[in-house]
Amino acid sequence: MRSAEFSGKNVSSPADSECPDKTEVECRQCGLFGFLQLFEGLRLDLSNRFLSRRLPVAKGDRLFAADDPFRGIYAVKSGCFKSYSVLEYQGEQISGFYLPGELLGLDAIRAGVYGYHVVALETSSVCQLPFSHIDDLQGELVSFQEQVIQVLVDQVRHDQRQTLLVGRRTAEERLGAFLLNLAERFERHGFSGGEFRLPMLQNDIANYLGLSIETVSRTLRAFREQELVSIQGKRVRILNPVCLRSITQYCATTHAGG
Amino acid sequence: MRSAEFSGKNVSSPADSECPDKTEVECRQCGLFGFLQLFEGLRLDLSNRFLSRRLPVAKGDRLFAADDPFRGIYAVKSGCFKSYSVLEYQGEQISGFYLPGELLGLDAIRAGVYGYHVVALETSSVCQLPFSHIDDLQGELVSFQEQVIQVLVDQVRHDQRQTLLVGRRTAEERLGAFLLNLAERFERHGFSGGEFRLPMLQNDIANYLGLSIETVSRTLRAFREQELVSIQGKRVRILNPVCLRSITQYCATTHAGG
DNA sequence: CGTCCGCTTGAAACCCTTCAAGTTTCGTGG
DNA sequence: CCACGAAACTTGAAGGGTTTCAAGCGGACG
Repeated sequence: MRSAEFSGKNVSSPADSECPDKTEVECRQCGLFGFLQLFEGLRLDLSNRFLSRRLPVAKGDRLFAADDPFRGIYAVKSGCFKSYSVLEYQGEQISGFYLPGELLGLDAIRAGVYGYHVVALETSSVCQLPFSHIDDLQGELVSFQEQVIQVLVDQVRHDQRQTLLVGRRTAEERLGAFLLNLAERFERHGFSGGEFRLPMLQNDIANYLGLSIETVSRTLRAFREQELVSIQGKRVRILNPVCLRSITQYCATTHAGG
Repeated sequence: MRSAEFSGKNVSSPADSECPDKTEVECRQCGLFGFLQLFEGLRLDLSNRFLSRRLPVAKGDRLFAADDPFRGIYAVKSGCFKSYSVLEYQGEQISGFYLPGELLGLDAIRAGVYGYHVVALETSSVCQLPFSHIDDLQGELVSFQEQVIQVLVDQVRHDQRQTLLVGRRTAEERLGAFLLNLAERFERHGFSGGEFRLPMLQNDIANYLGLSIETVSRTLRAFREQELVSIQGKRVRILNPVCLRSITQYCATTHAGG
């Protein structure tokens, strides 16, 4: 991975491969929206003075690294990111994926440094809310902090669900829960949950779920053969969510990125 | 990272062979201490007017249930708790353990209801900070909210580590990381990390880690035979943390209860 | 057009689970 | 204080799911 900041390739052209998906999350369905509303209510024109909109990030570029000084939070506008840590003899261990509309880095707010690496899995864009500029506000704005708390709570709940997800026994349970979780998150931010593009490699999925890539591949094939999902390339369609959910024992309650 | 080599033996009392452990966390090593300090600084005599100290909870008793209305946060004073959800066809799924000094329930602060069940694994006691009484304060006290944020951030970091832990492949990796994690948390709150009492059943450990109880038992025996740990009854001593850590690929960074 | 990378597929080895039974520990009541 | 029973833990053997090793396929990209 090159660690250039926002080297920025093509951002505007949505001609990915075949499907004219909606690729950008709308502002009102983004996790950052609560913050923006807040500032508008205070007649602070932050949206243009402080918020950096739609910064391009090329595939493979790093948004921030572990131990980088905290410089603000990010919202995924389009594309997808993964967060990971580097374990000494084990290489990278992926800890989460971040879809359009989801927030990144808020948990570095008090420590002052980010806790993990984040790179773009595909051509992406983000919006940045630089906290350094509004640190002074922080000290006074109760509602600002309430917003922070809200987001953090959502993240705690999500992370706890993730733990349960990954702790599942069989590959079918893990992968099924993973797909349903993705679907739910896409849907929450205004995209189709029934059909979407898998933004990450099977390699990443395997790493994240603690499985081998071969098992991921075979399990997806099993799902396809049972007509639970249809998969063409990176295009995924959930055909039988009910059955998939019962295999998975998945109960929806997730929030926020991870 | 500073690898804090489990600062050796007993922290205060020299008697160790049986059970006379130090059982209660000291206030200044408790996760609630930040809140208390806060109120003292404001000359609010909350410690006696609002804080309920050392409430006893019998083994098996429930501290709160999922969907109970939020009534405040708890700190474990002594003993141990587990949190769990009930999955439809799978029975209970344990999501975390809480040791003395660790906080419970803060993630219910915005939703207004708790998100999981919590029961005592042994005779325990808790301190309660009833938020209903200080809701009005909340709206004004920036430093109070900063404290809340701090705790939530800690929890996010912890939960993310948990996900990595449980996502590990082999039983050795999971169980090793689990033991090191316990040791680290005991130590953080002023107990011995090198030697402690396992507060939970092997059944609970198995459930939590996604293993069978037989595998837990066998893996512990393997650790014992390799002289990585010594186990007598529920008494655990970490004999070779370095080796255990290398087996486990465990890197310490955890916070908070879970 | 060829190479690289991601994905698929097969077969063998391994680890974990399951089933079953035995042993130890602990709590309760006599 | 001891005895009994239940619960927790241990141990063995068989079966199954996952990993690993190995090879082949196919699309992306220069």
